[in-house]
Amino acid sequence: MPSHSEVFRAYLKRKGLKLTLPRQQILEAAFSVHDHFNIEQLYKIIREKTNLVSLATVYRTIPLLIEAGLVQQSLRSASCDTYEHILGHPRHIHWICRICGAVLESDLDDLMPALKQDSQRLRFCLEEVKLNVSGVCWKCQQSEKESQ
Amino acid sequence: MPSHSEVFRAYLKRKGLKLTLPRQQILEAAFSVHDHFNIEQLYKIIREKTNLVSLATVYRTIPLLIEAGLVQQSLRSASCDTYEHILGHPRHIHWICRICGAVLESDLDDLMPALKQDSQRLRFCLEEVKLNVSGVCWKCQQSEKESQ
DNA sequence: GATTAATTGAGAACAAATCTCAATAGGAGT
DNA sequence: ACTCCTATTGAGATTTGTTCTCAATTAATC
Repeated sequence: MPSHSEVFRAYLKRKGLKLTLPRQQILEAAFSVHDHFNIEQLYKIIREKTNLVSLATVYRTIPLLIEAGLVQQSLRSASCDTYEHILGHPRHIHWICRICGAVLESDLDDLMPALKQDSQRLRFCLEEVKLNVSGVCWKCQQSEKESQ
Repeated sequence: MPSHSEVFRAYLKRKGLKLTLPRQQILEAAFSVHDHFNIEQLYKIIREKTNLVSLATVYRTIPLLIEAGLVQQSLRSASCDTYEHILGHPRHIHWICRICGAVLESDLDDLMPALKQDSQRLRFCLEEVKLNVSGVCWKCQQSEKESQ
């Protein structure tokens, strides 16, 4: 399996774009976080190591990482977009607790057969599935019961 | 089945909130559109009929409609949130064409058994499912073929 | 090393959403 | 119907996330 930097390098080459230091640093930062992140958080992480990358460049680079298949736009939170890296992670379902905001994940595999059937019926070329379930997580169900 | 204004009235009463003219007009506008809409569009629709409602009030009222179960946050488009009303519409899957932006819809029913199982395993109280599939619609697949 | 075009940083600009606060209007009780 | 209390409103200022601008820089190619 090619590493994320190899994938990125190949993508840039294919597009005639340059592999710059800021882009490398943004990529590394994105893969150093094993969780959802937003631009501001990513910017902070980069800042802690070097101060060579501007916020504008982070914003400019994220779409490249998405195009390269390295990062995907993820949950929509209240005020800003969040992302997560993909390579090696199978696509999944997000279970978002509306009380504490916790995010659980589960596999998408069980649903794919039914989805594939639908896509054939609609003659729709399925590329990406984003499935978010909201509700209440176990912990919050417990504390709700206690407080009553 | 209770009408949307009855549902809203009951919700407001339960919460000790007031049923004001602006709120009624916003509700009516939301149910006059049979499609996705964003705040700006809703505001325009209201403006065409009366000029009694301010943009700030539209922003303030949408969360109430969501809490009341009358409206749900829907697709995330590039630049701003969109919503759609729910009452009478079964929950569905959105198939979003990344080329022309068309949105097809299909039923969620086939997927629910598998989802319910997952939710039990995770002990997660499932309240709402939002499933967006992106890819390419039939029309755009055709025009892609032609242009090659 | 020279050339060329892509890329960058810094701050300005923009747009969506939220906040502020004085004026207004539901609606519960009389 | 009238009063009182509190929620609500409008209008514009403010905040926040994102994009744009442009001169200076840098990666890649020869």
